[in-house]
Amino acid sequence: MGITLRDVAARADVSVATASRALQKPAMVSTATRERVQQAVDELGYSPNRSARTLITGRTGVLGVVVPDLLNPFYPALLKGAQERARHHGVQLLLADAEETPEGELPLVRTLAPQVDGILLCSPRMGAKELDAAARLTRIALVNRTHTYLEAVAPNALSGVRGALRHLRSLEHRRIGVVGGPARSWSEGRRRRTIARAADELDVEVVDVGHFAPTVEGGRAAAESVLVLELGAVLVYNDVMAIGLLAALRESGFRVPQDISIVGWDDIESAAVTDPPLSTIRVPRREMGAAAIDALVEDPAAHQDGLTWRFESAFVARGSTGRARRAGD
Amino acid sequence: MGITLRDVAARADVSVATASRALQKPAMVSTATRERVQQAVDELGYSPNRSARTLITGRTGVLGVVVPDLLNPFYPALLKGAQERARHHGVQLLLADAEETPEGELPLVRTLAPQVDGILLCSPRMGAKELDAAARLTRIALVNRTHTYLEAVAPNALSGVRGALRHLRSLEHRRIGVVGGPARSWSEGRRRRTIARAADELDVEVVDVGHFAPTVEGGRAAAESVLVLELGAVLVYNDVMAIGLLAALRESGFRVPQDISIVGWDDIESAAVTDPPLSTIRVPRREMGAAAIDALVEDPAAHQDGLTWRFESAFVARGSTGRARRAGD
DNA sequence: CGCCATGCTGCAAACGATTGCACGCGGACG
DNA sequence: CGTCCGCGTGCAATCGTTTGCAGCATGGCG
Repeated sequence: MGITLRDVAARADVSVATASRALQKPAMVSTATRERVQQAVDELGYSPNRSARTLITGRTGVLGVVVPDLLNPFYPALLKGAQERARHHGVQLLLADAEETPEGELPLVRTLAPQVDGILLCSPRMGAKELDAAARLTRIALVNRTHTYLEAVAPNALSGVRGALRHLRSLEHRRIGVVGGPARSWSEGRRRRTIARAADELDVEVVDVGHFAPTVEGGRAAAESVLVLELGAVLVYNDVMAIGLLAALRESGFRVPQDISIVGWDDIESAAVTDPPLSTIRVPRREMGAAAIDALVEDPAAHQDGLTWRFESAFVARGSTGRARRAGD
Repeated sequence: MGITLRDVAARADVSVATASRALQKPAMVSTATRERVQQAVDELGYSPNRSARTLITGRTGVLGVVVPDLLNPFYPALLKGAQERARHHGVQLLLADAEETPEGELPLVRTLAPQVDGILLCSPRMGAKELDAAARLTRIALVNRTHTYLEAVAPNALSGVRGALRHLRSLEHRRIGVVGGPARSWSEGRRRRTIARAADELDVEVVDVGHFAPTVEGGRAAAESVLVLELGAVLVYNDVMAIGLLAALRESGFRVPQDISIVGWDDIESAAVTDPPLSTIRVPRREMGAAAIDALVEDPAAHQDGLTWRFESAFVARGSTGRARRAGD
């Protein structure tokens, strides 16, 4: 790793300054010089020391990504999209797991901020005040969340919910249970409102099943309420919970979709391979990850308005939804 | 971000050198000075500019992690473990996805190398020559793979395989199909050998079902051969494939475990929530990720011998394995 | 033929931290 | 009381790159 610009300059018989310019601002040097420098670079296998450049320019060429929990199956696809896009932009990704502690998020941003050009906050649990603080430290983009002046990438749930409800209605369901996620979660609130709106449009009744942990266990826990309420169809906060619910219902001797129809949310990978495969509302996670990186890389001039990028979600009909046992259920 | 060591030094009324020492080598300064500097740091909210330090010391405080595919459910848990450990060591993680292209791995290492203190290569597809080249660029640790002089973290498959075969034998299975992964994969070879050895010990017959893609589709594709060979029990290269196989068998009207027993491998999260839940050989991915980071952070003096850290795998009995229809199947 | 604009190039000063070296001061010891 | 030792501190060089400024040609134009 000992080859510096000095060496290159010496070999090309120019000054360090010229060598630097030949590489950074090719237009500023003559063609002949540029070629000589380039040749020296190739021969020596020179690669610039990023820290030195960063020290001057203040840009690190690295973006941070904070996810609440790497084990949450929602994030891998998002990371994949982000990573592809980052590579495309010639930028690296610094990964951090907030370990589901909302109080931990801001400190995390604090340590990350000096080392990156911007941070992607995925479904941050932190409050508005903390977001403000974060934004003061570095450029921020949000996923699955909006905040007045910050750039954000979020799904447009309406299309998907509409599709799901329409589908259920066509199967004679009129009374649809909603299994909620954590009560205080930002997306829970949003999703509820969207469901209410779509249900209103489509004239179906929404029954609140309650709030549950966004885990397989949480889904299992919802089973009892679902049965007590004698629901024929439920829309679940996310696929992981839907999978838990599916398992619990099966264990209680209920058949899906013959007895109960289940619609999940997110379309995580395993939703397609459950038995029956899960009907769900697909959220384009990969595209969202990619868009978020674009937002961070782009000229901060557009930062002004704090654009929100909306991604259409769509209902995906699979095997977990079927005709209501009693019409109107 | 404008606060430099200079400012701190000025406020504490010491030289920059002393300020630096107060923070880096506390033993070198008097208690009074150290406290004054610390106070200045706190009041100003100073945080050191890493690039400047890196420029001098050559250490970036960042480790690279290269995974073949972020969407492969094997890796999230591994990343989680790595990330936890990295944070514990005060080190950051640079994430890179090789996008399943073996030729892409070395270039990736090349771009990563100058920016990191070491790289974690997860299940690298590259050959021995490329690994040598990589090792020349930076410190390397391997996961799921060994290479003479490199530090590596790999599962000890024997215990798990032994458990699985013993379990199957206790259910009267004597003839066990092995659904293989990609023929040229390093771990495929290893797993095959381990299976052969354990089968030998336990006196069960191993039937080769062939090689398939390590995906749900690959697992589905294996179904036909499994049926043709009239197998009563199969051990599958990984859980993802096992899930595919499970689905395909079900669709063909076969019941698991009544007709066929299936054992997966890895114990990914979704293995526990299939129907029936998948019996599998657990690989401690999180611990492996953590150990790999430890290996990279530790004093490179131990680098000499290229230690391999073995992690015990263990068979996990769930619902996909049952008594053989005909004893000896 | 002279002047000026223009295009390349080099000098040298940054950037913010770390670290070898030297200096001064005090106490301990002879 | 003199010498020496050692601790704590500051000076200044250094890491590798970028960049403002100035200098030097060269070529075009009047």
